[in-house]
Amino acid sequence: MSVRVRYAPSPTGLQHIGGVRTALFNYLFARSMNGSFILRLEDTDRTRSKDEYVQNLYDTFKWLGFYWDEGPDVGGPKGPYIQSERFALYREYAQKLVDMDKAYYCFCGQAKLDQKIATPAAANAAAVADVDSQEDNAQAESGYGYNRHCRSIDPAEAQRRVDAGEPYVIRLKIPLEGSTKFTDLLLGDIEWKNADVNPDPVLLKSDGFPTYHLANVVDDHTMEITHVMRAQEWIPSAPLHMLMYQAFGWTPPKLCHLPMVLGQDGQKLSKRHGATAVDEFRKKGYLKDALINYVAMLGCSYEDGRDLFSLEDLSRLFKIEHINKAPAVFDYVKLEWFNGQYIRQLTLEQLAGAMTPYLADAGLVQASPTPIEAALIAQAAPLVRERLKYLTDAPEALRFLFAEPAVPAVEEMLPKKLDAAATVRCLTTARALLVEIGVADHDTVEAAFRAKAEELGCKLGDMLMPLRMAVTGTKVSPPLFESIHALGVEKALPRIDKALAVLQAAG
RNA sequence: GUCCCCUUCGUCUAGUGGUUAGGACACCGGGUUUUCAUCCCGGCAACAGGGGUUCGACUCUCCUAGGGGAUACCA
Repeated sequence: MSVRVRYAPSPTGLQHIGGVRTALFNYLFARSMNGSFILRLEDTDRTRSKDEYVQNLYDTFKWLGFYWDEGPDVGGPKGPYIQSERFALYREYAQKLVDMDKAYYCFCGQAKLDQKIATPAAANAAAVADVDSQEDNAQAESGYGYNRHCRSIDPAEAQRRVDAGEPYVIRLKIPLEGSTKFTDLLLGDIEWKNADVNPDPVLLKSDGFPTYHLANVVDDHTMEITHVMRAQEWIPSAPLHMLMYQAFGWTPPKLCHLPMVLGQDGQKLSKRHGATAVDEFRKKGYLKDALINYVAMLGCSYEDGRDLFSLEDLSRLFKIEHINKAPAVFDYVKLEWFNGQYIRQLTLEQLAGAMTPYLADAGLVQASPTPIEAALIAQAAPLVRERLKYLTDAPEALRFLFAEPAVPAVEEMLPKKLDAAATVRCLTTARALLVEIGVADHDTVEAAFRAKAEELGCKLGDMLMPLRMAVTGTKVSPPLFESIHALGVEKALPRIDKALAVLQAAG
């Protein structure tokens, strides 16, 4: 049987690193096994699910270059792939479980359940404060979870109350005794005492929508999913899902719980660790290949001794056995290195294209660059390819090409140990050389500058730094002659003259 | 609290009984250089602790400690 895996996000927020990691591993597994990768939208939380998040999901994966074989937008034989469009299915299956005495109606309202806070201290306080409700407190004796109050209601009686229109949920009957075992592809055998499983979780909510557990199991089965790869935070609900497969009499898919991705402080990765929404990485000038490469290597290895892998490489080399069990810390510094690597791998044309939106955002060029701007960008690409860590660094590095820099202050132009008068001599000489031989041939200009510097008794850098300040307005710039070449000598000269004027005034 | 999972340099990892424990990022030196980068060379740095098993444990096992996760009508 061919492999079928799915990424089943809930559109309740922007796609983040954790989700992409899960999607990526599923994707790579499917591709490496020549199987199918399926996208399914788990939008059963009707208060938190939003269309904009669905759009963000599509945008994100389009940017990353993932494709799915079956999904809401591309269709497929097991659709629909949006859970809200499968509404009737879940009630039907929940009902089956009730009919088989594997699940039951529960009439404990939300208010009663609100008393079960997640800490025993708070729960006890609530119980003490409200003596009247003690008998009927929906809290389990252990202090956690539902107390199975409605489990003992006679089915016929329950049916009458349902028919009478009383609000209800459907809960799974977790066996009181025994244990549930499953084999995780990564972690091996895991066994849970049924007493430790979430006591009788809700399957069908009072609004008629399924909970994650029901929808997930029903869909994975009906969509013939063969492998479920998800984050380790799901381990505690695995036995519950196994119990459901057992109740239905279905063969469960193979489970593989992926290690978590943590922030620098060792906690689950979240917004306070910095950018976590994928969209944010894009806006901050990361390349998708760098992000994919880096994320793929979090908690997994491919070929020893190699660092750079394309999506295709990863798809070919991925092996479940190479996934680590331990959680991995997300390291922005290492990701930065990957980003630099990928920027340097871009062709000049690709880099020019990639930088353009960022230059436009900075107001340096039109959103659709004019031919002149486009030519300038093309000339700029080789100047910065070795220098960018992020695409967002491009505007600052290239501003002098597109906008007139401020005339530098005197002290910014003075090389170490040189006064204003000496600097004027350097800059004047430099100007003359530029006029005389131009910058078309960088080696020739450089040789000329070198010779002249020696003649003047100063260092090459002493001649170049004032020139750099005058032309680019900054102490740090791409190689000067190339920069002036891209800018055009005729545009550089007035800048030099302004700088000279300032220096002469000071000298 | 309870249950579950995890543990090799600061970080990501290789390693599947016998290795000088390898690589990458970061960091620290040095070189190239026109500033900044890139690039090249070198260095620092780890098997959480304690019992077993074994001729021999980073590798197998147990315990402890530490970390993480879960304990919803959210996924």
